[in-house]
Amino acid sequence: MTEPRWLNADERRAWLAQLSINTLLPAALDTQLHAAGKLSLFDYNVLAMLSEAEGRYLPMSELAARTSASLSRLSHVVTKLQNRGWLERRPHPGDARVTTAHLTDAGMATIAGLAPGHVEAVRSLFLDALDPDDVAALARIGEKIVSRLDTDHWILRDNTLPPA
Amino acid sequence: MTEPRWLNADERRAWLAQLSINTLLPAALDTQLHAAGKLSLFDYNVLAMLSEAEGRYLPMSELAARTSASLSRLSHVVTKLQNRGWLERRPHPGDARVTTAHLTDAGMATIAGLAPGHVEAVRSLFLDALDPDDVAALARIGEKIVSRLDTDHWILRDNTLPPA
DNA sequence: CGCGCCTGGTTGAACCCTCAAGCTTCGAGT
DNA sequence: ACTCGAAGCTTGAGGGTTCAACCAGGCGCG
Repeated sequence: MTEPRWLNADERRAWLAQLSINTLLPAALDTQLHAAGKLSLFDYNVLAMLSEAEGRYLPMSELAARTSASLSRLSHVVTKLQNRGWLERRPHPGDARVTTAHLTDAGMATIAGLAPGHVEAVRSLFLDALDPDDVAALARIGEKIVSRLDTDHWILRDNTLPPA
Repeated sequence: MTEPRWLNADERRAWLAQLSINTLLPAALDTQLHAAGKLSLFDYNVLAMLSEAEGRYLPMSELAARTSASLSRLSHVVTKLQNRGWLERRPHPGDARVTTAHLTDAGMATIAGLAPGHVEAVRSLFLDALDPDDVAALARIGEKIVSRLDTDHWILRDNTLPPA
């Protein structure tokens, strides 16, 4: 049983900052979104991912991957958003196990209305703290961390076609 | 009403990575801590902050600040941890409005037992993804973001004495 | 001193997430 | 065709978080 390696000064600073950001940033964005439209940051992201998808629909599993959520969590949330008329569930024609979530026109209108305020909040709470070099460094470092947390995370997918 | 400035490529990468880290990292650490001792990352941090405090106690408000939590959230959690015998509430002698949370010996033993595994998890999920320059950059950038989210955040306090 | 406001903290209800269990369908193997 | 295991998804219960309301003690000020 070896002695654990405790954190050095930089490691501790980086870790404590990450912990604080993790608590404060979603809380602030949740507050803004809740005031603007009674939805959470996670709800918003579900709608946003669908709005950017081809045909404005995605299988539940793919939507779960793109929001870093469990299928269970997503299922509950989709039910809620469905009750508000912002999306629908449909069976997938090719595979009867698959359910797809479709953004409705009302859902599209909702997110289109919310987006400017949300982007403004992301800027003012997060990006405006940084100069362009910081943003580039953070993108690079952030993706390293993501790849350690989930090797196959969707944001790491390259969009080139696989070799023939 | 001006057109919102949408995110450029680096901004989008940085933001999406931050979002994913925000979801995946606490989830992974919660899993490890829950397996090791049926507590959450937040519970752990409450105990950790107390264990590092002088006298192993802090006023509720100060503890809330050091865990980036609302007083309400903290109050519920302290009740839970108190029921497990890991800490106690006591009135503050100087100001009857103040409650202090004290780490018990049992609480100290708990966190001492958990710490090596937790630190190891933080390393393997987070720090080990990065080289020392990355860690230093992340510490610097992270503190910039924290200061924008909360100007008076405790991790930004300098420990030098105020001018006479 | 007495009024009002602020600070520190608690509580209960509503809401959200997690976890485990379970259902249906697909696909591989025989 | 049949079986079995895995994939995709849903559900309900239990526990955690948030929000608004509330209480009590301190502080300033006339």
